[in-house]
Amino acid sequence: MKSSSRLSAVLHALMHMAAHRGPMTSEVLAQCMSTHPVVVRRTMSGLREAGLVTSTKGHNGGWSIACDMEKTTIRDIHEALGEPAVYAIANSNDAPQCLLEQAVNAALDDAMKEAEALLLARFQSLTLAQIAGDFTERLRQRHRHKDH
Amino acid sequence: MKSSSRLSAVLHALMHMAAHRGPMTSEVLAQCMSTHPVVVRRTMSGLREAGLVTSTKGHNGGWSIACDMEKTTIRDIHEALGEPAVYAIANSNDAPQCLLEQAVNAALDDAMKEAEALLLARFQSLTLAQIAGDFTERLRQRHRHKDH
DNA sequence: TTTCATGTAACTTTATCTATTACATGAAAT
DNA sequence: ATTTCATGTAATAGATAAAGTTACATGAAA
Repeated sequence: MKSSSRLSAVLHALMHMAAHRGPMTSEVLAQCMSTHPVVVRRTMSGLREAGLVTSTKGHNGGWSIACDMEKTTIRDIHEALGEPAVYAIANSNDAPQCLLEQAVNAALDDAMKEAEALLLARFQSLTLAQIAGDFTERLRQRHRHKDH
Repeated sequence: MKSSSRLSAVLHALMHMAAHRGPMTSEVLAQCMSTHPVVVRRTMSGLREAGLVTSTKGHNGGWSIACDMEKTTIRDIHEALGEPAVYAIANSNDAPQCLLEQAVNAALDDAMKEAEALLLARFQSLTLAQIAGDFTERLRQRHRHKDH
């Protein structure tokens, strides 16, 4: 399976944008995320449509955060990305005739839906501000280390 | 994302094997699962190594269940398949230097590990016998429909 | 000894995510 | 005005992983 890292990448970009005064260009963000500027634009376009970020052209242009870090959750970001599939596991057939396969699918779906609901609930309870707070905590830890 | 359907396919095969007296060939199983016999062998080899099924060559050869349906869980099957990745979502970088990215990864990992633990716990609480039981229930339902 | 069926390596196909190129649009600086 | 900077987006290429296929070896039963 090939897994997507868009959610992780976008969150990383948002953290940099939050820690930076003024817009950041796709090129700079792409360097942070070791990817291509066009990939940044493509990925961020979903967030722009959702009103979570803004982009401006020309000199001093680039990307800026346009949402409340305290209120915006990981789930909001996930939705803005188009709610990509969470699981790498899927049924081999979505509407099987075979009753045996139906029973298998029902059992798997049950378990997976429950786990997905938990994951989305956790995403919903986690704000950008909390992640930023964890960052400052890590910064403190690092400085404490250096001092001794 | 391209999701793997091996778990679903293998469970479907096991249900057919349980409902069938005597070994089933890879070719017949492949037809049930609309796939290729070699894919069946490849996929089932993990289960054979785990002792969950046996395979015999030659005339009247094929695959047979070798485990207790009451005691074998979906999680056992998942493990026998090599515990393939559950998520289609991953961090873009597993050991980032950037503290911002570390904070993002930690937040995502937390939520995802918890959801994965729940999923695996559900898998562990679900036996092959339960799925087979659900099948007979569905069969009953279908017959009831026909009778009215 | 022939036939059937698995075991497995090697290769091909297919699907999907990511990267890149190319060009259009528009805003600021000169 | 025109140049420069930066995004917007379509189109194409590359990379990767799962599934499909081919080919041939192994071994058991008829």
